[in-house]
Amino acid sequence: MEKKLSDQPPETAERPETPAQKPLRADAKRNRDKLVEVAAQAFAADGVDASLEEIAKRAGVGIGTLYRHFPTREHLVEVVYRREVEGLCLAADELARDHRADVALELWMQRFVDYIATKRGLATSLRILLTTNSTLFSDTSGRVSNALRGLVEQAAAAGKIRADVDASDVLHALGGIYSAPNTPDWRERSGRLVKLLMDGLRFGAKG
Amino acid sequence: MEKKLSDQPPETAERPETPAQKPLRADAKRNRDKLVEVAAQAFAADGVDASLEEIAKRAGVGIGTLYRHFPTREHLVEVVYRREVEGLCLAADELARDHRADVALELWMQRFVDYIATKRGLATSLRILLTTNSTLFSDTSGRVSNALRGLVEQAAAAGKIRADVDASDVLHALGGIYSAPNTPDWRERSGRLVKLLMDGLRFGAKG
DNA sequence: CACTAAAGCGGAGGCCCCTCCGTTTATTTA
DNA sequence: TAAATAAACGGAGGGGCCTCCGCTTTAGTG
Repeated sequence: MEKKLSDQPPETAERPETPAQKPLRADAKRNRDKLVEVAAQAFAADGVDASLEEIAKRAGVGIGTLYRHFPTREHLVEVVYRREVEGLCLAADELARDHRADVALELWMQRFVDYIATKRGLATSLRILLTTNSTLFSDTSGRVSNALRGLVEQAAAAGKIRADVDASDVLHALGGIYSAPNTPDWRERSGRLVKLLMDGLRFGAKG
Repeated sequence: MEKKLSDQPPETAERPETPAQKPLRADAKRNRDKLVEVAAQAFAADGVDASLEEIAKRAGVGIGTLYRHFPTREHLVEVVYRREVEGLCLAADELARDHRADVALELWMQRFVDYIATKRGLATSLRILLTTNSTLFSDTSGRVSNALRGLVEQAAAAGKIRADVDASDVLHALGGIYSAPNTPDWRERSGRLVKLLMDGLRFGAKG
């Protein structure tokens, strides 16, 4: 269960998204990226207890390499989680660029469902991380709601959805996804919830 | 680190202090008691990460036996913790019987310092247990403060301490112990705090 | 007592964690 | 391009976790 109190939890972990700091050697960066990639899959599939040795093997590196990059399981979890959030926020911009505003919003919400799904996989570790490392929470929740706000405002401005809602209402509605029971058909249910929500948002739009 | 979500945490753990339920076979009870005893020492000494195999060995049983009695580390921690609380409350009655009221109070507070000390050892696991298993918290904190209330009221009634304090004030003052830094001289400091507090309580008593 | 079913025991075995350090490789310098 | 060197690699090894199941002990019963 829990680890010794003495070891330093990832409080002051390296900010994974500022590539400056110390330009990793090419091979190191390659391995590190591959590890995070594989870990993301593994955590999503098997929960946070996925075997680190297995992850190292699948990434084609030795277990020692994994531990050099990520001294504790929590470090790895944190990096994977931040990457997930990053991806989600990035997707908001991309979708906004490539689709009509309301479609972008809908697609993003579907993506959000995926995000919550992985978050569930990470649940236990995240609960600990979020209480230990308070910046992580404020950081990420702020970013996500910003991304959503952007999409909602664009769609409203374009007249594709009604104008009398704001982002926090939508986020609140999405909360239903979060608290829904963990049944096998959870994903489908959530998909339908998003569609329903979009219908509600489109209803009475001027465009 | 964290365990699978699927396994049943000690939510509905057996109430360790109701010896009914299913009278264990004599040897089983012997082993179980010994395990708890040894575990209490081990957790206090090494923290919750103490080796379960080591505990089993020191209790003179096989690791299988330990796991049969306590399917997870948390089960064992919970039982040890409850036992600690039990002991503390029992001590209140015993001390009250064997000593003058104010002395009993002082001795009990010293004992409370020990209790907090072990609680610190168990800190990480306890934090998880207390959030997971909400009855544990209300249960134990209520019991402890009751025990203290009894002692304070008796001492006040006997005129050995001033009458204008109540138990919750004293508990509040003891809170200083809890939040004091984890330095090596913590125990001595806490001992002095208790003495100081007693002086304060005795000052102006009528007897 | 002697017998027997049920309860309890215990440790081998499989898996995982994490550290340590000799070997390999990317980059820099000449 | 070749040598030098700092960085990175990887896996063996020691230890802990937990399960599984054949063996032992206990508590009844005749």
